[in-house]
Amino acid sequence: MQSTLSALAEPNRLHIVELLLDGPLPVGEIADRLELNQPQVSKHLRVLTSAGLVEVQPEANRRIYKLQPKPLQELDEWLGSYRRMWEDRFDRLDAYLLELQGKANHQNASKQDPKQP
Amino acid sequence: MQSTLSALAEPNRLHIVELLLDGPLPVGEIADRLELNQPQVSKHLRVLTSAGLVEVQPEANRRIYKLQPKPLQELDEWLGSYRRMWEDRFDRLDAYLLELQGKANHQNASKQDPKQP
DNA sequence: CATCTATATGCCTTGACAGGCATATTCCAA
DNA sequence: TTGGAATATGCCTGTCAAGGCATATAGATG
Repeated sequence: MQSTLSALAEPNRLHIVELLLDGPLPVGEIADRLELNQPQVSKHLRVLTSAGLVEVQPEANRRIYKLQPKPLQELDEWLGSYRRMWEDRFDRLDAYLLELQGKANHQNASKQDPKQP
Repeated sequence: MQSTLSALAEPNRLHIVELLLDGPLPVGEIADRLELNQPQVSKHLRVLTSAGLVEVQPEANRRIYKLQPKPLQELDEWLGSYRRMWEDRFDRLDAYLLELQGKANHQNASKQDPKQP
């Protein structure tokens, strides 16, 4: 989860992942399409590998990398577990004020855009 | 998207976001619960703010931060647009070989675990 | 105004990381 | 075996970001 996010935080790595969504590719192809130097691609692929995001498959001379669904699925599930919250809306300021203090001093904090007035 | 990932890549910031999923909180509370120094929390919140992940709402002396659903939704959609792919499976090595070369020299690259032989 | 609280900012240091480049390694072919 | 293609690794450098700390700022209150 954390490692997944760190891995994807790097722009070029995100590009690599997006590229691999279309199917497995060897290192050279990736470097070619993204206009990166081969060594950097190898390094990025190492990070992605230790994050479990890709898997290598030797094919003769080349090493073909393919995406690994698990980490993306987990990220998806993480988001999914809170999906309903933002569909609802979680800017319930009152909730905090009530929960934190219990006092009744939360004087109408609805400066938001109330969808249903 | 990219900024969302970078923002969440930092462990403490991810914690802050997870914390705010339960509702808005003032800076001090966040620092308190996560056992972080207040200045660092303010800095993290600034990053989260410029990533659009949180929004501040001044309440008297304090500044209450609340989550902003949009970036998380976008991340969710990004994953969602590929969700079916990993449900299917995208380790179609043949696809690459055919697509890239068109040549007939892809000699039975199925070293994978063929689910349906 | 004096002061206290809550928060933001600035400065500094340190560590991590990405890119560039040379080189090692692996595999294939002749 | 020699050579060449594909890839990984090691070294170096520069940059950037995070933490620690002191301090500035804003609002409340007496």
